[in-house]
Amino acid sequence: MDGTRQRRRGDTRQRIQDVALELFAEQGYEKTSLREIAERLEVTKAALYYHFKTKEEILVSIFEDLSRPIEDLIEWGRLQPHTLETKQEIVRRYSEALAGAAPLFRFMQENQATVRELRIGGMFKDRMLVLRDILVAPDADLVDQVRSISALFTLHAGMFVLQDLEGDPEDKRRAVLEVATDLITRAHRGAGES
Amino acid sequence: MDGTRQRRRGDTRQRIQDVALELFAEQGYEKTSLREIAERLEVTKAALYYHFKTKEEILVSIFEDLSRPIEDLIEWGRLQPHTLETKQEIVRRYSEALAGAAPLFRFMQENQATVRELRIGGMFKDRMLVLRDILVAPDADLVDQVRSISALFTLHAGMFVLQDLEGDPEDKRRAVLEVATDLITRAHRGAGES
Amino acid sequence: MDGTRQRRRGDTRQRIQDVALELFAEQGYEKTSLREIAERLEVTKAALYYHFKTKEEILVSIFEDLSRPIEDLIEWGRLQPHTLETKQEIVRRYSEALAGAAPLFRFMQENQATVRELRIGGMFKDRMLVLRDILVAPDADLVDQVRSISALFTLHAGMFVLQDLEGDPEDKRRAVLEVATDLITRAHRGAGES
Amino acid sequence: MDGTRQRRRGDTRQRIQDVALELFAEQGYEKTSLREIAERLEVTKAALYYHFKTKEEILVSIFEDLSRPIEDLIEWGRLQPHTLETKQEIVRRYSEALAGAAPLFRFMQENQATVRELRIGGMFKDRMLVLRDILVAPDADLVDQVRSISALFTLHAGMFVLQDLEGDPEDKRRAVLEVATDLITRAHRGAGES
DNA sequence: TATGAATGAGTCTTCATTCAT
DNA sequence: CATGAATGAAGACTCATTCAT
Repeated sequence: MDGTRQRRRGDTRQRIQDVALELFAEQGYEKTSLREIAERLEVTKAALYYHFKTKEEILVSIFEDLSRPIEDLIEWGRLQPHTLETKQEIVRRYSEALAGAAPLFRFMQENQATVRELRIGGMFKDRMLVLRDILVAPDADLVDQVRSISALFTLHAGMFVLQDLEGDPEDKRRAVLEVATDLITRAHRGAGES
Repeated sequence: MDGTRQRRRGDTRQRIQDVALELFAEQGYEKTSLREIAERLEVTKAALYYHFKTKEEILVSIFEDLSRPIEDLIEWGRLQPHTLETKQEIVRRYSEALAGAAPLFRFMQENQATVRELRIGGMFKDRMLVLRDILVAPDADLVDQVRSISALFTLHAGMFVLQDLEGDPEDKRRAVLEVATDLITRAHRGAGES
Repeated sequence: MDGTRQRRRGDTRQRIQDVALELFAEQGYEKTSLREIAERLEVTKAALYYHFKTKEEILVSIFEDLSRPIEDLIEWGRLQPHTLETKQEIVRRYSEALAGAAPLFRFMQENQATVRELRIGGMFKDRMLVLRDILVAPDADLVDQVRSISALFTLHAGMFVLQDLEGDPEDKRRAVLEVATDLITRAHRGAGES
Repeated sequence: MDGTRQRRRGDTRQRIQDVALELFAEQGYEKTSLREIAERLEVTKAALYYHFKTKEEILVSIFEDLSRPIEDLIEWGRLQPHTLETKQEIVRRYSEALAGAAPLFRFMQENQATVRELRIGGMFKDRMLVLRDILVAPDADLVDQVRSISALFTLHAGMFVLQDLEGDPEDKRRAVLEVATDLITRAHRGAGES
């Protein structure tokens, strides 16, 4: 009834994830301490351990919750014929999915060294490999393979580095998407040949 | 004459930089402790402090030493007319420069969150902005701007992510270069319009 | 019932302060390490950090707790008319207050260089200045000003240096008090003139 | 010929003492590192070790050099009859001697805890005891003993604490001297009796 | 008369984690 | 559903000192 503390009963787990992601994305995983997270939430460190077994677990849970749409997308993509239209559709939906969980992917992008050693490192890498295999035929020209991978990077990095640029975020996202789609399309057609 | 300890007199500073870069690139900056670096070199931690004032200073000195060619390239590029040929030349030479200091740039790529808080974060960002301004006219179509930036990412990320792919590294580098050059060329011509 | 470890639950903070003050007074602030304090208490260094944020904070907390009576005295003195009787009363009560927190003031006396750089240095100095302004009119004869200040020193130093002298401590304190009172009285009357 | 570096040949030892005393007095003994001293002199730490065996030795040598006049004074005083005139003379000359080596005695005053553990601690204390025995008869009234000791403190502390007070330093020294002389005189006459 | 290079012991401090209550 | 109190391991860094040159 007073709104702040009482009403939150039960959503502490969620609040931990929110604050943790915010800090992880801002400062990096290693530089964010549990003390800091706890302080922001005005609970004790021990409370975090009631909800999560380890620091890494907090991150894993965030990753699992927030990257579900991407997992679904990849699952879907796997079952489609690998036509150009499918690829374009995947890129389009991938772009949306990234935008929907921007802080998480900013974090993944900026903490690769850390993430690599963590459980989510493996999970993420596996997904990327599946995605790559959908987007590019393994027997394709090397240049076209690079083009496909480049499309993926463009999507990933695009959102964060473009923050510096002025302009409407949604405009920028669409520009990024266009470039990625273009790359995928050229890769599909074998532009490397021309 | 016994080669290990005696001969090394005087090159300790260099050896520190080498080992540090190796470990920083492998495990990340924060996860690499000075103890670890010292142990690998079979010296004490205090010896590191004889040669460098802080942990960060070690990194800064590596960055300064290894990224000199890139600084020179950017300096050169600034003075050229911003023609398509210049841009292509810059991309070509940038690709070479990155390959020449691969571990450093792998480190920069994979530790962005950390690097951002460090002195080299600012230095690096400034350089990238200059490079961007050379490669893309500020009044260009948004899509073409993205294309230019995408070219840069492709070069940066290309080298590391492509390690997974089988094939000759030099072949891969050339493939990456081709894609980047293609992106830059299309950006220059205003492909976004067509 | 076993008295040592169990019964102490909850008074760790106090025990830290006690041991710390003892060691600070004995060996000085810089020469007393947190390791030493922790060892005496049979806890880990980290336990100290649960109760206090820094080494300095331990000292500050001791100072605040133990010098409260003096703060109160000064506060009281400020509101009194600056008559001879007031001054004598202040000196008397000050002497008692010092005796009540002897180890702290011994520490302050013997670690002036250190204390000056610490937070309590400023606090203490401010108090002394207020006290001085109560005890001596700012327009007084220079010699009388010195007399007042000398009274203060006599009280401060008296207790520690006189430890060497044989005799009952309470007798010595009263002797010191008499000399200080004498100085204050002569300063008040303008003995410097005669 | 160029005056700074060349001419200094041979007086490095002296320069070390000067800089060391300055820093010791300013920051305290423990907080002053040999690195700091060396840097100010633009020599290496190792150079300090050419001239002095240890850090403590630097301090000892300073003490011995600068407190010679006081040692002489005490030696002289010992041989005089302990008349009032002698005592007054000693106080007068002691005041001068202190003023002549002010930084050293400021240091002694502000680093008592440190000094106590050092070699000079014992030396200094011994001298003080001799001085005390000259100034006050061991069978004197307790209050008069305090008065004598208070005179000494007044001289010691006077110079440093009075720095805050406005006014000509020489004036202040004379005021301090007057108070000290007064105390000694009253102690001699047995003012405690009256 | 110094220096360059290094060491060993120690400093304060932070961290993720635990567990009885 | 959480806290208070604590730990063990480790972190970056500083210091006085040494010694071959």
